[in-house]
Amino acid sequence: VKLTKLLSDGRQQIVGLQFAPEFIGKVFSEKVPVSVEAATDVEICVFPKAELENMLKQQPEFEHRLLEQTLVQLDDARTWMVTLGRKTAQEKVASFLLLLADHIGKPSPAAPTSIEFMLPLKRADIADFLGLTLETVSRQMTKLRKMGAIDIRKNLDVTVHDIDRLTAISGGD
Amino acid sequence: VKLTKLLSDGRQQIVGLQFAPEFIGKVFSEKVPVSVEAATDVEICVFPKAELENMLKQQPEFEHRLLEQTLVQLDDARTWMVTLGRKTAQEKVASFLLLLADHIGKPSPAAPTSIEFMLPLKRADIADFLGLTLETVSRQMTKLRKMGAIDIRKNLDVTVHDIDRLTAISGGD
DNA sequence: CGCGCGATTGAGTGAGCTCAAGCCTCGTGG
DNA sequence: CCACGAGGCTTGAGCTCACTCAATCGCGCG
Repeated sequence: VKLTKLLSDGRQQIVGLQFAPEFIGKVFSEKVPVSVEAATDVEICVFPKAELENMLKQQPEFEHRLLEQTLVQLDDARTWMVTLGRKTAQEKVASFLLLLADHIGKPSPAAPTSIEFMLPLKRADIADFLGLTLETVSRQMTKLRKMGAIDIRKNLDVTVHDIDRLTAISGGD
Repeated sequence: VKLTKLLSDGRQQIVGLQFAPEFIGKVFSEKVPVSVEAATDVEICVFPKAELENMLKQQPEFEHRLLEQTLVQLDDARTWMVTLGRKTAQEKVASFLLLLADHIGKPSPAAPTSIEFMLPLKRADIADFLGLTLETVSRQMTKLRKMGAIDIRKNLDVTVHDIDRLTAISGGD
């Protein structure tokens, strides 16, 4: 699920990605300051807002869990700020691929050290996530492919051959 | 107070600014993944971690407040991600000045519509906050000055003459 | 087959970076 | 009281990385 914000002139930035089974939405406030859009097919559990907030009040345990998730999201956001503000195009793309490998990557059936996953976003979305243009994303992807760091089939099926190599390219954390 | 993250090769990004009287630190986890540095003279209240976490467990009220502050920080972080990823140098600097005007600005004694404040950060820090170089920050500042949008005295005493004008320059939200 | 969407690739441009010089302000010491 | 030096800021010149504009390709689908 993509969380995006957009400027009045149409420029757009994806400010977060959420993967199952996280909580989406915001308690204790009317407006969510982002647009939420599914990137792939999703299954969603909907809770009535009033009821949910009641449950939170009665069961501190719930609120605690929610706080912890929010703290994780805050860390993620701040980590990504470094990527947006200080990394080169190549490092940004590598960081993005690592993020995906981390969340939805599975070991390749063929080679045990390789990690595979499907890109849930098209080039334009990746660009909005990385603060780049789609052309630059495309160029960096092919560059990584020619360097032998990754493999892409049918534009969306990615294999990372060497996570450490890609981490090095991504400019560390 | 500056919250900064840095890359292994020395590149640096300020991922948040906190103003009095906010809570700094992180509960329920050993490591804070950022460096914290005061930008101006500060007065800090320190709480023993264990005690604080106990209090949180016993008084859901506290945890609730903390959750709300964390949600605000998350919103701020995401808003800033748009600035980092999608705005031009000029817009970034304008956005930064608006942020300060919002948090530490006071109406000017002379002109009621103007807002004044002292820059708590030097150029290099502003650059790290905006994902720019200090030279670019400097150039944009002078450009804004020559456009008549702001006034700077002694390199750190800023007057914003017209908030709406600066907001327009900042590229909206 | 032809259309449309998405991705790739190329050529040229420009915003912001790098490197370097010069300036201002303030604190220090002769 | 002034000279000096250091830290921070500004300004300039040239360059580079990523953007813009545009053509082409590839694939899936009607």
